[in-house]
Formats: sequence, C-alpha cells, structure tokens
Amino acid sequence: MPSERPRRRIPEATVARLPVYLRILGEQGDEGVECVSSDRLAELAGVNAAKVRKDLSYLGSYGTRGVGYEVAYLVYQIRRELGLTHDWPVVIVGAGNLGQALSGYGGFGQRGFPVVGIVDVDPAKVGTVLGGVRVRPIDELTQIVQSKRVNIGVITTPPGAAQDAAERLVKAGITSILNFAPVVLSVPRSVEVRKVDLAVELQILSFHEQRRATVAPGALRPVSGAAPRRTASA
Amino acid sequence: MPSERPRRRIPEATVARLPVYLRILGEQGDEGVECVSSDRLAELAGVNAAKVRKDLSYLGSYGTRGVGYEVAYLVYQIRRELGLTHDWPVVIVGAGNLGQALSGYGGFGQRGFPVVGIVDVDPAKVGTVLGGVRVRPIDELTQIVQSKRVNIGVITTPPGAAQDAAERLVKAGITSILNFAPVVLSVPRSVEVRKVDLAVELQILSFHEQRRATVAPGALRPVSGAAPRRTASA
DNA sequence: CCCGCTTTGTGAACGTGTGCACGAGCGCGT
DNA sequence: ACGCGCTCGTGCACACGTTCACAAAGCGGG
Repeated sequence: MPSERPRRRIPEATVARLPVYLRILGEQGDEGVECVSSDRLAELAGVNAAKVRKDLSYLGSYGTRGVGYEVAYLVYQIRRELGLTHDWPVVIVGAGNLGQALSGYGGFGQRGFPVVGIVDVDPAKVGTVLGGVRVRPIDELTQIVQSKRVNIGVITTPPGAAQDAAERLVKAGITSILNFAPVVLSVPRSVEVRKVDLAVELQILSFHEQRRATVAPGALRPVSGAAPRRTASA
Repeated sequence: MPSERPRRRIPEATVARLPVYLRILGEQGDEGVECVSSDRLAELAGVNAAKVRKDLSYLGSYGTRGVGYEVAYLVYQIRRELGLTHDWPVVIVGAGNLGQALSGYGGFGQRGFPVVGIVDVDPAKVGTVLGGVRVRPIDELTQIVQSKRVNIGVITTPPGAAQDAAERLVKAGITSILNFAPVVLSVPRSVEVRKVDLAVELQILSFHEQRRATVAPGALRPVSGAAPRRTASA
C-alpha cells in the first residue's frame, strides 16, 4: 500500500493544470477507458507529455512504466490533492447579471461547489429565487457563512461595491475569494484571492490581434475557406 | 517628439498586467490626478514597484525621473500598445445563462468590445433580445462576422457544443477566441485561444484551503473579529 | 548655478517553469 | 527465464519572470 505522502511542494503552474487533467480523466473514465499514457493525456489536455509526467510525479509515483496511469486511481489521487474529497459550499455576493448566471449554472454544484447562498444589498433583488437559492439581504452573510461552514466567497458586484463585499466576506470568516469585479481587492494576507477579469482577457486578445496586424501587413483577413491543419491548444 | 517605436518584444506576463495599469490610470485620470509614480501605481495595482517600471519600460521611456508618469500620456501609450485605439466588436456563441449575462453586462461595450451579435442553435432562444442585441440563428454567424468585421468570438455554450462552436467561428473568419466552456479546443495554430474556466479557479482555491487545513491543524476557523492588517493583493 | 532630493530605467542575480533526453522499471511473448 | 519494447520518472539546460540595487537624470531651492 503506497501510503506515500507528497513531500514535495507542488508548483502553482502544476496546481493550475491538475483540474484540467482531472476533468479529462473523468471523461475518459465515463467512456470506459481504464488506463491512459502521458502521451494520450497530454494530447487531450493540449500540453507537452513531459509536462504531464512531471506534474503527476509531484503527487507521487502513481504510474506503471511501460503501461501508463490507471484512470480511476489517478482521479482519486488528484481529487485528494486538490482537496476535492468533500464539497466546498460557496456564497455569492451580488445578484446582478453575473451572479444570477453563476447560480443558475448547475455545473458549479456538480463539480463539488454547491451555491448555498446569494446575498445582495438591493432590497428589490432580495427574495427572488435563482437556481434554487433565494437571494437574501447582505446582513445575513455572516450567518450563512457560519451555519453552512463556508470557506469560499464569490464577488459578482459592480466595481464600486467589490471592496466592501470583500471586507464583509472576510469579517464573516471567509478565507478564499473568487473576484469577478475589475478591482484590486485589499484583504488580509491570510486570505487567498483569485481574480477573473473579462475585460483583461479581451484586451490581451486585442493586443495579439493588433500585433498581428502591424507585423504582417496583409491588412484584410484572407477569409480563406475551411480550417487548414489544427493543433491542440489551451 | 518621441516617435520611438517599441523595438522590444513585450513579455506575456507584462501584457497581462497592462490592462490593470490602464484601468487604474483611467480611474486616476477621472479623479483629476495628472501624474503618478511607479510606487503609487504599484500600490494601486497590488504589485511590486520595480515590476511596474520594467513593464512600462517595454513601451519606451515615457516617465520623467524625479517626477513620475504623466497619466494621460501613459494611458494613450498603453492603449496604443494594446490595440485599443479602436473598438473590437465581438460575437457571442451560446445564449444560455452566461451568454445572456455577458451581453447584458454593459461594461463590455464601455471598454471597447461591443457585442454585435449573439447566436444560438436553439430555435427557442432565437429572437429574444439580450442587452439590446437580438439572438440570431447560428447559420447567420458567418454573415455577422463578415459584415461587422468581427475578429473576436466568445464561446458560452455547454461543453459538448464548444468544439463545434469553435469550428464555426474559425470558418467564419474569427482569429481570437475567448472560451468559457470547460473543454480544450482544437483550432488552427493561427487562432489565439484564451480560456476562462470557473471550475478550475474554484479548484485552485480548494487546493489552498485543503493545504491550509493539513499544514496548520487548528482545524476550526478562529472566526476572529475584524480583519487585522491588510495588504494589496492580486 | 550648483546641490541635494526624488524617481526612473536597467543590469544582474535569483527563482520558477518548460522541454529534452535518457536511465529505470514493468509487462509480454517466446 | 530472459530479452525486448514500451512508458514512466527525473536530471539538466534553457527560457521566462521577478526582485534588488544603483547609476542616470530631472526638478526645485537657495
């Protein structure tokens, strides 16, 4: 029995890829595949095979040389490493467009992150039901967080309200925040913040589009027929 | 007149931060601030001051020693570098929860990315109006892309439909894709893809939560009072 | 006009991440 | 039982990104 503990610190870059491997392995498992090689997994994940092996080696030596990785076992190990052996309930602050969409999107709960509460400052929004959860006033945030043992908060407020939302979440006892507002949050060092900024993503795409235009001055898109060769990509 | 051209290749990490600087500079400008130092900008952006200076130095020498950076001029330079001197119209494929939220979210158009079209395969969704744009059948995608000169497509379909959506976008002439579906897209090398995967973000937070729990076995959260000291963070 | 204060711009050191290439180990067929 | 082919695990070199530390350069005051 390999009760080997992952001594090594896992690099952030690897942590960010493990969820991708996990999803793919889950799909393979559903299709009845019992074993995958690093080459196959790399192809499906759109990355280098050596990277896959190195990433997985941080979890321990769970592959079999000459054969590959047993899907079910690997899924179990990755889930354990990511802390997905139990659900992580989340609260959403901000019942605007995005907050509504996220709570309505069932994929959240399916992947182990059930939305157990949505709060908003706007009394007009309180009481409406989104994806099976009733919107509640923001004063009840602390009560929700503590009664449901919530560690993760999601901010989907307008920019101006985001810092206040973060402070309320922290005060309520939250230790991780996923921030959709285009604002740099100021929180205690002990709280982990990740941000998702759609405008930033689009501006990065814009940069590459613009560069393409200036480097190759073939101004007008060729609007050529179908896609030529294709490659796996992020 | 410093008609200096940015000879140097700009690192990806820098490109990803420029939009943040740009937003902050815009806010400062609105508040009447005319000049900022790298220290101040770093504080507002939650990064290291040296990083700010190095990032900005890739654009050219646009600061004044002993003084700082002129806000308006720097805004102009960053916008130019990011290709934001004109609007980039976008099309959205998938009028589900998220697609609706994105088109309803006005901040898109405000930041130079007007949504000029939404398409869906579901006839039931076609015809409804979201954020001022009518949902149209997916067959009209190519026509929209070409008549409106669209370069950027956004995929907000369910996972199973994402690859098809990508292929249709590519065929229509799109060269950049922002993908919200939890799927690795296969596209020609010439097409730039960025992905935003909410489940991945949550799983990364989960990893750190779990690690926290195993390293410091103080199991129960102290639920201490207010936030102690705070630091700028991402 | 010169001096000292401030802040930029950047070389150099360090740390993190990537990819190659190859040894080590496993299974299978004979 | 043995060798052969396959795939994992990893040392190493390289590229990328971050941070430090300091010289160069502008501004203001006397």
